[in-house]
Amino acid sequence: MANSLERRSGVSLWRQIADQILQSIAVGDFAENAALPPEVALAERYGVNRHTVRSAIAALVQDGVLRAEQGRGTFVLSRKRLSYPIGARTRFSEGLQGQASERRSVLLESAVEPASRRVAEGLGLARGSTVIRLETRGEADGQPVSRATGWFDAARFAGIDAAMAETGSVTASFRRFGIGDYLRQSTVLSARHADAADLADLDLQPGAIVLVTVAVNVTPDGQPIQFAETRFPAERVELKISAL
Amino acid sequence: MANSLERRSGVSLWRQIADQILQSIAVGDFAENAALPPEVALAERYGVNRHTVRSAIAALVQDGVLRAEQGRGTFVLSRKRLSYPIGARTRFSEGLQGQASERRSVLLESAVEPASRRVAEGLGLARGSTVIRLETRGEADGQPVSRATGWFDAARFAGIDAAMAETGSVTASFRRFGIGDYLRQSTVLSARHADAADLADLDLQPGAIVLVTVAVNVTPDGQPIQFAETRFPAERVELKISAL
DNA sequence: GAAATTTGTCCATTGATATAGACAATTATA
DNA sequence: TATAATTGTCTATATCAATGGACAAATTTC
Repeated sequence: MANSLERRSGVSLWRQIADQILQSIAVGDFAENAALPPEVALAERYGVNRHTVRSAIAALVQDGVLRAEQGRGTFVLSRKRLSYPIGARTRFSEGLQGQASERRSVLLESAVEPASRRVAEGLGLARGSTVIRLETRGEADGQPVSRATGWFDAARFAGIDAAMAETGSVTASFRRFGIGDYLRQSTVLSARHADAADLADLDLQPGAIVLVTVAVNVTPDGQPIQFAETRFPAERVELKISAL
Repeated sequence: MANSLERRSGVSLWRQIADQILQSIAVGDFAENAALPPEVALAERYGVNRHTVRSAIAALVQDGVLRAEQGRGTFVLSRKRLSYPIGARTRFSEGLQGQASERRSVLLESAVEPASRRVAEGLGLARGSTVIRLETRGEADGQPVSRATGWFDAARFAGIDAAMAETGSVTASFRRFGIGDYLRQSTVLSARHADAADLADLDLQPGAIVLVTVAVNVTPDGQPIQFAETRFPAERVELKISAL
């Protein structure tokens, strides 16, 4: 199971090693609060120079995942990844219950704009219809765990931006428009490297991976009410697809 | 929407640009069969030297995504990503119907071994029970699109390796053991950089990203019968979480 | 207190990455 | 046919990434 590395790949060895250490922590190979194997041992395991391992560790220390103590060793700080549920009734705040003591959704920005083709199709609107775009960030225990862009039909949901700003909850905002329940119709999932915006929004180190979901929420009778793209930091979040 | 880049990130600029070009193709910003913007324009857009863009393009040409023609331009070859459905009745071959003319599942390796803690928990077996492990690769139109490791209770499914080798289908193999229908109980999703094994198995370029699902299949009355980890190349596959 | 273990800091060298500029080769266009 | 646009190749230089070695500093162990 000792995953090997790829040279001249465009991804530096120290970053690949940092990724593998993160993976080992997530899987449980490196236990929380325990010491990592010493640098020389890791260097041998990965078949690289000790300095290269040190670069990987330095990045993870910078990232708050590890703590190095001279003479003693290097220790695992990080908690496990959050498991974010995806199902018919996916809601941000409920999903993380029990996994994080404090969680909230912050409205970063809102705008009114014409719908792109993609958004119009998702919401079942005519191309060029006016939509409201909301940019939000989800946080759990003060750490960003999601970054969403949501679109709503401006004709039907005028003022939803204010409602979101006030309540901080999509569910609560929908309630003001007479929508007591809604369902997730579809979710399409992909993954890519974080771009500069992701890095800033999610407080990630360069080179990180983000999970991307594109989803449509509908009323119980099937009317699309929200089209959303959400980015999750793969190192902090996994998605649990629950029975729908 | 011009995503910027991160320097000294451990991920080289040419690879970040290659990723973004792939993304642009997938999203439809760069249409199929159309010419990419010229190298100088791309260099300006990304704020890098023309040679850096050329490195990115060279990698994608090598990868069969682009074709460069001197004097004419650089053209998009690649088809869209496959959309792989995940739902209660996820089956490999059915899911890709209509998206690929030829699809199959190849048995790479099988083994009988004691269950790890993770596998035993997933299958509801005692720690150390004997399980059969099957390593398979899914292919669509000759290109690898998935790489799965599946575990089965050896006591109940003795000989399933032979059945898989013969039929090439999990569904057909289950039928031989009297299981006409089965459901997906849970799916946990994450993403990471491809390791050396992924690169070889999925025919990827170093630095690629893989989507990872960990799933449990159960009989209609809820008995776990299969525990599986599947890796998908994120550049070729997206996962569509479907309603049931 | 001495020895062993482990992280931290130097120096030097090599190869990959990125920038810069110039010009050749090929194709499309006026 | 000349000109422009575009990809291909070459040289040179600076920085990052990775290796190798030596030794210092802090901690634990004997």
